[in-house]
Amino acid sequence: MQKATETRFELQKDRMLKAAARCFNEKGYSGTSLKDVANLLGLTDAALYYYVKNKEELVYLCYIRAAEVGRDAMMDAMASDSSGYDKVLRYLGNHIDSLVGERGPIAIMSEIPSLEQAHRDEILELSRRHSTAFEALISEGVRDGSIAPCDIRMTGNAIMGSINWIPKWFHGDEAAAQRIRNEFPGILVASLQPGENNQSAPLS
Amino acid sequence: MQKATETRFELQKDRMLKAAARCFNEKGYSGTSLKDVANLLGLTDAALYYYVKNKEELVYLCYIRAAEVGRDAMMDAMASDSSGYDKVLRYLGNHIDSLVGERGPIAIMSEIPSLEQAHRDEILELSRRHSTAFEALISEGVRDGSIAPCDIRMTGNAIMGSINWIPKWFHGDEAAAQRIRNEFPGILVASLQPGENNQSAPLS
DNA sequence: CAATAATTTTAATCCGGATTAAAATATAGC
DNA sequence: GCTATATTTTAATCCGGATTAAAATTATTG
Repeated sequence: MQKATETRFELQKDRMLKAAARCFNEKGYSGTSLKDVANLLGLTDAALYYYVKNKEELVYLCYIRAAEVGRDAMMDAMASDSSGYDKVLRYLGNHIDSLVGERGPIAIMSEIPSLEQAHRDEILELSRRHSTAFEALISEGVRDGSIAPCDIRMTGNAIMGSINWIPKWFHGDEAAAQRIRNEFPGILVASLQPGENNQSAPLS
Repeated sequence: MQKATETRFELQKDRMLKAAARCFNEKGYSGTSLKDVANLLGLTDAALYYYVKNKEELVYLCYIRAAEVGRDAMMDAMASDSSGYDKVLRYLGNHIDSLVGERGPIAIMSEIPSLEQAHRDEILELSRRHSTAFEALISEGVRDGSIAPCDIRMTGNAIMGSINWIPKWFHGDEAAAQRIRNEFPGILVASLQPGENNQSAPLS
């Protein structure tokens, strides 16, 4: 097989996707030209077309990559033999590790409409599944008593929003990465802890 | 004075900014053409130039508007005579009300790099001040004992990220708006409550 | 109603960045 | 070192959307 050749190609492509993710996170889709991405790699804009059909596909692949990171974090958490609360905590730790660690930067899914229909459908489906899986973890915690009863959809949205926003302000310095790893998971699960006054205001 | 005339102009301009904010939140800066914004208003793209110098200024004004909303929410909270914790809660309620209520949609500041230098500096400064003010509220709470000691920067980032992400998934239906208003503030302040096991893992 | 100002449209032009094709260079296997 | 293949660059072209100017329409005022 053509292992060596494919490996080299794949490695470069992966570098490209990371560079693109960084650009997209910093400048948005339209704000980044292919030249910007190419510059980070020491290449010419036209060179990128060797790896990818067009700019749209570049975004698409960034989002595929982002979805994989989320999926891996989720899989590991789901497989763990522990309470719902602990699974949530584990998932958050995993995901955050990826975001601020060597797998990063990872594109936040912020430009779905720039995808062509088929790609958009696929990415939205992946995203939907991921949200559903996360909500299932929370539900599990509520059932086993490790998480206080709550509006699961809203709680999930709140936590995921916090995570999704990280790449907006984190730009790769190791000190911040360490603080995020240490602090964020704990902060995010605080709203889940049972036996407390977490209940929100009654419907007015 | 030209009150009447200015009022009409200002009203139209405000409608335009809301339409633009909605488009930018949904499709991103580059994803939305001036035609998209104009269509929402029943106008032609060229008509927008009567209100604004160019597309960049449109984004800039959206961000100014977003900053005002944040400032108003903050001012009100700061002025209240209560604990730091209650001020934070109040600020969050105010801000969320604006986001999902009649003042919205409000552009999330997601395309800073597309601003020209002077505008970018101004918006970043406003944003910085706002973050600082928010962190000050948390600090105040820690001092008066209404908030558990925590990494203030990280906690602030976590909460603000959650809020900033709301416009990504909320698109104006009243049922969701009500749930957000009811649930979100409580969820977000959960990490602040003292007398609990909120402390994150020790430095490993 | 006439006249002036305000607002919008029509019909271009303009421009940057995406895309392409062909040429040039680098790399790997023999 | 030679040949075939992989990778990158050069040098265009192309195109959509931003922008502009002038004309048309609508509102306002006396």
